[in-house]
Amino acid sequence: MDAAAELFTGAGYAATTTRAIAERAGLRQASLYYHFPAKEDLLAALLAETVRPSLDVARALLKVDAPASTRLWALSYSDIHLLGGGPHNLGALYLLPEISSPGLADFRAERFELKDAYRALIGGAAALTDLVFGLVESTALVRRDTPDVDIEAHARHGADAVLRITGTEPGAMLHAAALRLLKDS
Amino acid sequence: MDAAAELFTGAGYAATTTRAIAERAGLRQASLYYHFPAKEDLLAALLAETVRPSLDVARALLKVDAPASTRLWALSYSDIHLLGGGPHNLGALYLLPEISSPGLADFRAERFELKDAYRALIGGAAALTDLVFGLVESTALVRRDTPDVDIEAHARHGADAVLRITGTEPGAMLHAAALRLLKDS
DNA sequence: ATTATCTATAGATCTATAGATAATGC
DNA sequence: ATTATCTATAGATCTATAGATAATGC
Repeated sequence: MDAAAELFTGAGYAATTTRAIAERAGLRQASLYYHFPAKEDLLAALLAETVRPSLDVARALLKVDAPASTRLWALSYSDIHLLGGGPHNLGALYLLPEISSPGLADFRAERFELKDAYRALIGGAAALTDLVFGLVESTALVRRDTPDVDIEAHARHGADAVLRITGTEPGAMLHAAALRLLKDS
Repeated sequence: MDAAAELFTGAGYAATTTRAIAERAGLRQASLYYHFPAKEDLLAALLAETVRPSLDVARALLKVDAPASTRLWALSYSDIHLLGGGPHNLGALYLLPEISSPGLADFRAERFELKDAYRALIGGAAALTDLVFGLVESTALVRRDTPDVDIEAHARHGADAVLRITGTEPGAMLHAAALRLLKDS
């Protein structure tokens, strides 16, 4: 899966051969099929592994008692870290055209649940939700342009930008409260 | 090229066969090679056709005498329209992993010139530029989620969001001035 | 002579399956 | 008996080229 993450995020799904994945994992091409019934199941597994942690944070933040703006900052900050903070620019998986494939409906459902969490914290405005969610997911584009981007700084600036879009100016108190929420859950 | 735009934006580059493009265009597969030396040149032509109009607007706005915030609103609004307003979600081309291919260096250079225009209007802040540029390019993700999105509304909200990110609250006067700039150039 | 198409195909893959093999566990 | 690998390959493409053909223009 690590090999597949590297290749799918770098070259895309269709352009990555099962042979290339197997080689990087130190296996023969056919041996992949002992672990995954088909190539698409590899992508499905990676997508699930990527969206789950985001969804866990979102569900926890929806239950906690704190101002919506603080929770929105926390969710955005956390998501940008999860999408762009690992060794593999996993956010790039969300940009793949194959995301629309029928076999990946489970992932799409989880991603929409995540988007619904944003919508709830934003207050129901669909247009703002699209912009905010787009900004968070565009992390993958930023990292594609700037592989060495400082993700911690980008996550803070990104979460600040999300709040400004929704009409709140984030201050040091809000930052501290949001980071505390994330640490406690 | 229309057939290729439809298929590349919907299914991606690698997953689209030259046969599918030709069929949709009412040709035989081999006849494509009379018009384009290779499959990649089709993508290169589409990318050039997509980024050029954005770049034309950006260059014009850099020369015009108006407040930077007004020009930034105009550029964002115009780009969102150009990326998402046509029949084919052309912005999705920018999300393709093949963008990194050596053969598409010309496109990447033009896209970076566009990004530089944003940076100039934003005042040189690299972190803000990444966020703003990401927000504009995420138009393709919005339209993938919501094919019937009202692009005019999204462009206005998107350009408003860009200004808020950079610390300016856009009002009716700024909107009017920005739209006038676009009409005059 | 040039333009724009076509048929046919070379040559190179690519995914997935069949069946063998070796190591480990009951 | 189960687990995890391997070799070999079927069957289906896919891109690009070679060379023929018909229509149009000089």
